[in-house]
Amino acid sequence: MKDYPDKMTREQARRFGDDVLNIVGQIPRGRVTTYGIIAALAGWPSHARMVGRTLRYTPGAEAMPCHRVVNSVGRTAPGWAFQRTLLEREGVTFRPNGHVDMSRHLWQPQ
DNA sequence: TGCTTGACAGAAG
DNA sequence: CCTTCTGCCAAGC
Repeated sequence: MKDYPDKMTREQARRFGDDVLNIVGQIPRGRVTTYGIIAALAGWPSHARMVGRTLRYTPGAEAMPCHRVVNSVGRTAPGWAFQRTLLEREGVTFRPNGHVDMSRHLWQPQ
């Protein structure tokens, strides 16, 4: 029972990238969302990892509030400690274990 | 063509 | 809460 889409075509991958950036741009200040949620909103639920790759390697992603994207348990991106500072600046609180307090800041569109 | 790498997710212990 | 493992899938080599 295949419950995920087939492999992306070049065109679909391009559109996926655009959608990811558009969605990231909609995350409100002081809120965060996850790679999985973004992938699902873009129409490819099983591509959470590709969302991360897009943000990491797409030129121009730095101009987006990509620091508001964390993994499903609120962990910040590996190798980017400054992300925490950026989030704290806009009021995002962290738990003792170093994860974002998701119950308080998780955002998802209607 | 086949194996390895990840800004991931979720379950198990 | 943390570690480990499995599933996932485009990219790199």
